[in-house]
Order: sequence, then structure tokens, then C-alpha cells
Amino acid sequence: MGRAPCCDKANVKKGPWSPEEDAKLKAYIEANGTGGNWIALPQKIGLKRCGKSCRLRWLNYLRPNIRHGGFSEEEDNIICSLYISIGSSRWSIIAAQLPGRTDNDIKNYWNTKLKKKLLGKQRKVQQARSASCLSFKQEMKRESENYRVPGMVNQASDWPLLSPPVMPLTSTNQDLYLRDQDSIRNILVKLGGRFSDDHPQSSTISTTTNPMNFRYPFDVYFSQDHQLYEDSMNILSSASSISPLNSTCSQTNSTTHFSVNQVGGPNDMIQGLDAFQAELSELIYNNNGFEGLYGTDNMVDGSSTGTSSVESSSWEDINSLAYPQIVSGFEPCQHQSIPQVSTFDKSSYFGPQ
DNA sequence: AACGAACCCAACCGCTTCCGA
DNA sequence: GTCGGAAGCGGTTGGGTTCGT
Repeated sequence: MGRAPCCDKANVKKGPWSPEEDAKLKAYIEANGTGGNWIALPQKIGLKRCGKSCRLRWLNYLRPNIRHGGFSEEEDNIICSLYISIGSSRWSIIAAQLPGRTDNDIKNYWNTKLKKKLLGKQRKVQQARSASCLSFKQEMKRESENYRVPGMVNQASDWPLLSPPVMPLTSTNQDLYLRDQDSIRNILVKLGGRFSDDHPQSSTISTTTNPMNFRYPFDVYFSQDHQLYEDSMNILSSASSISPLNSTCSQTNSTTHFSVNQVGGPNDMIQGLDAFQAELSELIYNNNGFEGLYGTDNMVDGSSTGTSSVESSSWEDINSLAYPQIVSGFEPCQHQSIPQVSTFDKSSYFGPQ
């Protein structure tokens, strides 16, 4: 069953905008505003364009104070930091932190330049390290064979270094893993989280008792803001391809306790694996974690010693843009077991929005 | 100079979310 | 509570431009 078209496709012009069309649209909106109805707007002006097309043209090109091209190093850092923190599906949020930039612009910039720039850096670092880490990937690949599920597509050998399910703890990778854990940990702390070993009552998976030797025994504590949890889980899952499969949460006074125990096997881990996240994971891994990539000062952190614009990118701002309902509409949830799900359904735990 | 490859980015597509009736 | 229309958004495409051979 198809979706009804938003306009009469046959009578709508497509393709690049002419200067005359631009002028018409700009003049009308500057004089009258959009009127809250993009669909009706082209007819009012006499443009043979789809309303969505008019909206896009205005927002991405004609709107005042739009800047194109010439991204500064500072902007690069902001984009990278936010990309790592909140992922690729939040271009509008990233754009909101960069005045004069549109989500489309940032998206294009990331896909065409920034990604390559970072991966270029990665290659250099990788080459420098190849001597010392030569056996690591091979070992991982070899050992991942032990975890392959019969009948499953052979995906494991192509997984990023960071993927825990295919990386049982060995003397070779232990050091690298711990280092990355520290990086993620530092970010979560900066975002306002606390870890189980900061909390006397917590219990975590011990690496010595965990038969699978997965190295993510995180219990994360966040004050009040559930979105922080979700975003942090995104960090964890994006950085290390982990889904918060077995999670519990509880509420004590103003502190929410989320326990994220990674007990799944390779089957569980395949869920949610994203190609570039995997790519990025490897990049992060080869750059001493997030901090190695951008430097500690450029992390998304209000207390950092980095640039002022990074400092202004507070999580409160981002969260309020992204999920204002959740930030303001907090409802405590009791300690409960959560069934295995591939994605965290906030409405199930935080009540209706 | 000619050609193909790579790059860039404006615009489109279609899915999701929002909001009013 | 539901439905439908509109807005918002991210992913993708396609055409123009630049670069390399």
C-alpha cells in the first residue's frame, strides 16, 4: 500500500532551483513568513514546486545567516564529538550546535570529508602500530572462529576490533581492551554517569567469574536524566557494538541505577551492528580510544579545557533538543528485569511521553 | 586534449513524528 | 483514542565539477 503523494508530481518542477524561483520564495517568506503551511506556499507564490522542496530550499539555502563550506577545525571537533556521542541519526541536533550550519550541510561534510579525514588519520596510526599489534587482529580473527554459530553468515571475522563477542580475553588484547574501557568510561563520567566500582552496593560481572570473558561489566549510574542513559547506551553500543540486552534499572532518591550486564553470545551481538559504527570503532580503537582521537580537551564536556564552543555544547542543550519530554517528564522506575530486546524502548520503562 | 574516476553537494525520497480535528 | 495531513528528518541519488592519467 503506497503513501499518498504530498503534491501533484506531474505538475511539479524538480531539479535545481533557478535564481528567479529563489528570489520569489525568499521575497515571499521574508515578507509574509511561511504561514505555517509549506504545502500551500508554492501555490500562493506561483511556484511549480513541491512544498517540501520549498521548505528544503529555504532551510538549506535561502534562510538568512546560512554558511556554506569552510568548516573550521573547531567545528570539525564539535561534529566528531557529537557524532561519536549521539550517532549519525541526529544531524539536526549536531546542526543545532553549529549556528549557520544546516543538518544537510553537516551530513554532506561528514560523509564526504570528515569521515575520510579521520580514517586517514587512523591509517597512519595503524601503520605505526602495525608492528606491535600485528598479531592482534589475526588472533582475534582466529579466536572468533570459536564463537561462530553454525549456519550463521560468517560476519565475525569482519567485525571491528572493539566487538567484545568475537574477542575473548587474551593476554594480547587485554591491555587494549582495558584502555578502551577507560576511554568510554571517561566519557560516561564526563556526561554525568558513575560506575559500579564507585558504588559500594553494586554488583557487576567479574571478568574472572564471567565465563565468556566479556569485558563490559558496566553498572552505570545517572542522576535524574534518563536520556543520559539512553545516549550513553548508544555510545556503548556504537563504540563497541553492544546492545543493552540485559539491563535493569532502579531508582533510589535522585539517582537512577542502570545495570548493563553483557551476557549475550555472538548471536545477541550481531543485533544493531552498523557498518560505520564498526568502522568508527576500529578508528577509535586505533587511536587510544575517543580521547586519542580528538584529545581529552575536545570531548563533549562542559568542564573541559578545550574550545569555548565545545564547552557550550552541553548535554542539557542537546537533550532538551532531542527529547524534551523525557527530560522534563521523568518518572522513576522500579528495579525490574528487562526481557531481551535489541533496542531500548524508553516508553516501556519511563512511562508514556 | 580527451577520457574516466573521484569528489562534492543540492535536491529528492520516503519514513517517522507531531498535532489538530 | 484515532485518524489524517503536515512537518521534520536522515538516507540516498544524480548531475556538475575537479582531478589524474
